Amino acid sequence: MKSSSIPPLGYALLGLLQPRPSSGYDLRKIFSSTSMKTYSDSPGAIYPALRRLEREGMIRGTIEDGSGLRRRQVFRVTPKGLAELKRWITLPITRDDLTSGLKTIMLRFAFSEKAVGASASIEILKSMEAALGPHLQDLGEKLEKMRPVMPTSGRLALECGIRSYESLLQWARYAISIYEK
Amino acid sequence: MKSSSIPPLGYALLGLLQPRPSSGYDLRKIFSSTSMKTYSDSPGAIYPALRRLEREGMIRGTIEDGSGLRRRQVFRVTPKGLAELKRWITLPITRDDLTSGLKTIMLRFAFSEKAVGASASIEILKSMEAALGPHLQDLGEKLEKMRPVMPTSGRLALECGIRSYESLLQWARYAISIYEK
DNA sequence: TATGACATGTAATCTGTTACATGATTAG
DNA sequence: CTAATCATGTAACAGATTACATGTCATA
Repeated sequence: MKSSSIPPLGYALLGLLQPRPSSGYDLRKIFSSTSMKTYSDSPGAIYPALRRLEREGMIRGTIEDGSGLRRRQVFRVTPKGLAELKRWITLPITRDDLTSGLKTIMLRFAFSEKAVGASASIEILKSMEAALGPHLQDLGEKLEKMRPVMPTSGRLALECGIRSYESLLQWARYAISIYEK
Repeated sequence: MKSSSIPPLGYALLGLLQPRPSSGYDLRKIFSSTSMKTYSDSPGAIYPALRRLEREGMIRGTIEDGSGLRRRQVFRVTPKGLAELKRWITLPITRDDLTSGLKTIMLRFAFSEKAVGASASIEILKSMEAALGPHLQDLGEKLEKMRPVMPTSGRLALECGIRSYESLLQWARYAISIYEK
């Protein structure tokens, strides 16, 4: 019981399975046809990940019987899996979440409404807003401090980061306004 | 000679070593003190990566002699390593580069000026600008198509992506104007 | 002489990638 | 009958994380 930490791909699978039980093949198609292909669309990643989730009791696969088709295993999220998905989605947003790529945060947000409810989506947005303030502050200070010693391209790269966080902040506020309407 | 593909961490190391030969310890400090910590700041990643680069002839480590200090291996980029770094930096930007996270592109850009020259930085920016146009077009169309079937949080997540690419495009244009001044 | 910072590394484990293998069903 | 598509998997390998191990130097 020491290895209960689920990798990103695992959460992506859980989140997709929660509203709509699917086969590994279905999931692969979703990954490769959307911007979620960053979470690997290769069978060598998806099928083992599904088996791990099943072993941990997060999902359960049942072989679809009858229906002329070939064996096709459909996975469903178990109560335990749903609880874990909710726990992950409702985690507060930390500074680390911001620096270690926004993909994970956006994935949590994208799943939040169906898996937990609109209140959780708003919570994520407010938590993001709260974390972004000090983070932007820091980046601004770092820019000023490094400005003299950095080459132009390095400085511009930092400015790009700052802009992207600013745009994220604006989006978060816009999204909050949508939900509160 | 089939295994010459260098992972992101390897390029990050190459790019840092190119202007300033450093030890593994120095590199670790740079990673953990800057936003580059996304490329792992753990010794279990950095030291093996350095040895791989050395084995492939991209860098060469020399033990710093004398100077009271303890053995301290300083790595330098070899001509072969510099050539590979330049090749990687000057690769054209594809749509895939945009979807698979912008970290890699920004890393290439950040290193471009010192490793190749300002003309390469401009090339990257123009290449980005060119790739962003059709990509934004596609995302906009996908948004319209999916709008009716997506939950609010899913739609907002997509809008967040679109905004971030728009902000990137604005930044790229701003950066070009800086360079051409 | 004990502590902590410097500096480098190894081992176990986990996960993802690539490439290949398998078998059933459907279309031509 | 053959090829393509559906659907599921395996095996070999590379790379990252975590946690631990080692040894040096300064200083208190």
